[in-house]
Amino acid sequence: MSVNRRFTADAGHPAEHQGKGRPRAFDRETALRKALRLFWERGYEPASITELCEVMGIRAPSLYAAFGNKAGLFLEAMHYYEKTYWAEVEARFMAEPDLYRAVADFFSDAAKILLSPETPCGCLVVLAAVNISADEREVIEAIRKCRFAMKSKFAERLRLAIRSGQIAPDTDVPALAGALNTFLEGLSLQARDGLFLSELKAIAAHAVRLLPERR
Amino acid sequence: MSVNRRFTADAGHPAEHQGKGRPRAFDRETALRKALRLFWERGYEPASITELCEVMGIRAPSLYAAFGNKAGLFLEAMHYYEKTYWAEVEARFMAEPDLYRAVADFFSDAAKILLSPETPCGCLVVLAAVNISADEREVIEAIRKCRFAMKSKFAERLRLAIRSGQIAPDTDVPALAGALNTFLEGLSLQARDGLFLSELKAIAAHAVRLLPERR
DNA sequence: TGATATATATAACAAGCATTAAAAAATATG
DNA sequence: CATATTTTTTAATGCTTGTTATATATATCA
Repeated sequence: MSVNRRFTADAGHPAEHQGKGRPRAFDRETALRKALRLFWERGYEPASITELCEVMGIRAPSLYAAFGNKAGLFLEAMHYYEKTYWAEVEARFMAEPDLYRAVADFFSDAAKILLSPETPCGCLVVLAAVNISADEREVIEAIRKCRFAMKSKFAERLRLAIRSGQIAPDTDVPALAGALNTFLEGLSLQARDGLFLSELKAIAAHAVRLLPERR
Repeated sequence: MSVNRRFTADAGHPAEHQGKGRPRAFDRETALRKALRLFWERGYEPASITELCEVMGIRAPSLYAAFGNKAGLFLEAMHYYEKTYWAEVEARFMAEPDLYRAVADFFSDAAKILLSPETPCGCLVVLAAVNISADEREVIEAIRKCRFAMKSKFAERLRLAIRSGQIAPDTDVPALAGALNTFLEGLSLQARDGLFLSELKAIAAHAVRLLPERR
């Protein structure tokens, strides 16, 4: 199943179409946001095309014409998710000069995102494809890359801290980045399990403890 | 959907049946182990009755007669899983007098279980019902209780350590237990993501860092 | 206006899902 | 041997899944 991208790359322009045929009757980005929310709540496979169509307010052929297929819709929703909910927080994490403050702030922000009252609980990238069928290769691989990218960001930030002398040069960067990533992904499961924000924040505050002692 | 338990409580006796009718043609525990393995690999919902029947070597009516329904089969498989793979490790965790050694040993053992070459990756209890449909109440609740029990064990062990003076009495036990649990559940996701055992162990070794400094 | 191009709605597709009704087979007890 | 009881097999149930063929509606371009 490969993603069909015959739609013109509108890239968020106000007048996104202006071709020859009948104009699209729905707003593509609004529909995408609705789809994102359902994928976020249910996960990739349990979110059925039928229910996606309902929340998007369109019929199946419109969905397929605009997004290719279910996998294509999900992947676009996932990129929209990343950009909308994590891009800024990650940027701040990389920019904050003090490693300990960067980690503390990042996990505090993460707890807020994972339990925002306006959105579903937990992280789409961590949770949406946990028990996905093995033949959804495209979706599996894309999500895995996304998770791997987060771990790489942790590693990059740690190497930065080594260069600035905040942690020892012989720090096991892959293992420590892996530990931070493990803790972050674990937080998504906790968020799904119905914890209060106060509880999740108290837990998230332990992330800095994973770092070596300040020197 | 409630679990039908009309089978006699055999409790592992060698001659488990000896009633009046036609004797069962398959070994119940062997079939249960096969079912467990499939639930473990695929998760609760993606493991279909059809495939369960295939790996168990029986037909659907036999499955329903012996285990009630899919939920009943899963719950029994889950209890078998806990008893078989985690009971001992948890017992050692509670028995080891030194908290730091207890946590280090537990997470080292956990890494081994989560990436054992003989079994599927990750923990059944953590992963099997992540994106489960909301109307599977019985399964959802049973699994949640199981996860909650692990967090309670962490809390209990921490209170023990307070009583023996190994950590400060004003330690935030719920938050620290939550953090350990978060890290443990995160390890299951890492195990599923294809890490090597050496990598997972290096990550798991960071769990002790979550504890307050030794006094 | 007529040709072309795109989007829409309706309805269908085959395949898979959990579960069970009915009949046949195998055992124990009277 | 006859009857009661349980398991097994076969086959079907009604429902949901992702996807698409067909026909119709609505726009632009010549």
